[in-house]
Amino acid sequence: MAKSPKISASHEPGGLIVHISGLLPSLSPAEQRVARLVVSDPAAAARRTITDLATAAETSEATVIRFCRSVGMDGYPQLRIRLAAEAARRIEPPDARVVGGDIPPGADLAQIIATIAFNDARAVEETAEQLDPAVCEQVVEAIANAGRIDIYGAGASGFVASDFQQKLHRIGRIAFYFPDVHTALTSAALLGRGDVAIGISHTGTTSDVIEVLEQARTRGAATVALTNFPRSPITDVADFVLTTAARETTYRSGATASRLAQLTVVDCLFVGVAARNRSRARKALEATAEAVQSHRVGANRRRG
Amino acid sequence: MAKSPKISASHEPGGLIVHISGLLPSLSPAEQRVARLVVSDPAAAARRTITDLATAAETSEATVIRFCRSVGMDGYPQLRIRLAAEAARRIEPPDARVVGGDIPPGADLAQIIATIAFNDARAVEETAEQLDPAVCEQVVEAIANAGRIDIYGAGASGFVASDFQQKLHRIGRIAFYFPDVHTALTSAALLGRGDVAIGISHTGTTSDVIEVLEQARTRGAATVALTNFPRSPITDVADFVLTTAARETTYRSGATASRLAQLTVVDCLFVGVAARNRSRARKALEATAEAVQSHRVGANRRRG
DNA sequence: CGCCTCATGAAAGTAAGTTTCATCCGTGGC
DNA sequence: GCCACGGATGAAACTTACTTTCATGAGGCG
Repeated sequence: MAKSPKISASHEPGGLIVHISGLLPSLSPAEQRVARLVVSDPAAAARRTITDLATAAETSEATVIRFCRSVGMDGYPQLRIRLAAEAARRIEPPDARVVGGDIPPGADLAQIIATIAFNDARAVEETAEQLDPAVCEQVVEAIANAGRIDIYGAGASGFVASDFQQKLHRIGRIAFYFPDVHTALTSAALLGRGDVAIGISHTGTTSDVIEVLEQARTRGAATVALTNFPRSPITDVADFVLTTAARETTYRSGATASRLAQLTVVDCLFVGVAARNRSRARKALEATAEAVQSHRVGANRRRG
Repeated sequence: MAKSPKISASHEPGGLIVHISGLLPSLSPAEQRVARLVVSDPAAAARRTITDLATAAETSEATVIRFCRSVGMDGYPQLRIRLAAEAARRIEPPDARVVGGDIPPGADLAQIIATIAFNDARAVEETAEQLDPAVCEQVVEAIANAGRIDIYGAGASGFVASDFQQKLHRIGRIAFYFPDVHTALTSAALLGRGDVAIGISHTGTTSDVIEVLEQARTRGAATVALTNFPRSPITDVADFVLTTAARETTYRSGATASRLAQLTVVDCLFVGVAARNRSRARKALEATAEAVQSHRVGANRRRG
């Protein structure tokens, strides 16, 4: 599978803002300043003239235009009306919950909970919105017909990879996950046409995962990348790119929102694969559920 | 200053389109042509340039400007963005999402994605809503002051337990997770007063986890249960009970929604603990982030 | 050390939006 | 019938906004 045209979920139907935040790291510094202004207050940006916005971002109009092109717009006017539309669509986020923001220092636990839940739920929703069903379909297709499926992920993304592996395994697909790079490389080297390799990396820059995915691609396997950043290095070695839409706050480097987003995507793929053969999948699920039954104690009951 | 309710009838309350239709009869013929175009398809009008619109209405740009002023706008750009916003707002969400329901047999992937995301997001939100901040506070307190923290979970909940362990570890807390029951039991036996044991089980019936938690309790550790069912067996051996609010659909026995809910709770606890000592936690997070830096390849960049 | 690439803003150029003003047309008074 | 009069209208001048081009300088690479 040489230089096949990459299929990526780059259409941004789910939300322009989301789309922009995803592209943010791939923009030049000056463009990033513009992007941040736009993302932080789309409605205000829509009202501004290009000169105004350029001044506010401490840059030139030219850079603003470049930014427009970078995010897929024709020019500033188009960005403007899209922004206005976007801003109108999203209902004003209630009070204390700082969207995508950090937790304020004096926050009490109730506030913390509200903020986290809001952002987490948001990440899930926005991820689903910007997910391209067509690309998912192709990935599902590939997984459903794969001889073997290898799933790679390091650190936090490793949990997701492992989760995916377990899910696929439960419905009878032959899937593997490797916590260790060397084992993963060895496995990737054994892949071939008709197999599928899935690399998960939030940042899209985890060299281990990229390396293994590249190896898999060389061997002829179909490669899938799951990342938050549509222009990150991992996308270079992937035939299919699926993106999440999580914006992490500094304080939550545990990166739960991105994890949830990833799990959601995994779940969609899983259900998609399972739906291909409902009865067989259901039977497999039931069988595995029964297997752990002996490890369960009596069901829920009322308490005295 | 009293609440002087500002009543401005000329502030097109119900919507710009409605407002324009109301004014329509009072407009001059040429302006009416413009108005009709705008009203019949606001979104399209928003996309057009003033010259374009003027031509379509068989009139001059000047008249379009006059029309803008007639309906209370400053000029054409303002009308344009207002129109875009208006158009965006009236788009009804397609809504094939079955609340808490199963995926219909004939569903296409787009539907599947919408349904899953909706339910996942819902689980997160509802979990946060029913979470008791007071209990969380106590748990956070216990974790923050614990000599040692043991986290137990089997199967799917094991991922969450492991995730929690890793999170706490990253901010310098001494936390352990054991994939194996026997090791877990051994560890629990070594717990004592001032230590914390956390058991995670979606169903609340996983005997392994219950058993270990019970052991920990006997040894004097504070025990915490995280489950979806407030009256399940695991709550009998827990000093503190935290519940998730996920309703799984049959077909998704992979149980992603419950996983997401659990992760959200874990995240709340984590942030709560981290917030107790912001600077130290932040420093620890930065240190751990740096540690994996060498495993990242060059940042995102622009593509040709 | 020199070459190259890329990011950037100044300035020139183009298009969009706005104003001005002459014209047109219907109305009503003389 | 003829002539003000006033509103409606579009051509054109004008202004502002947007876009392109290009020179510069920083940073990376051989």
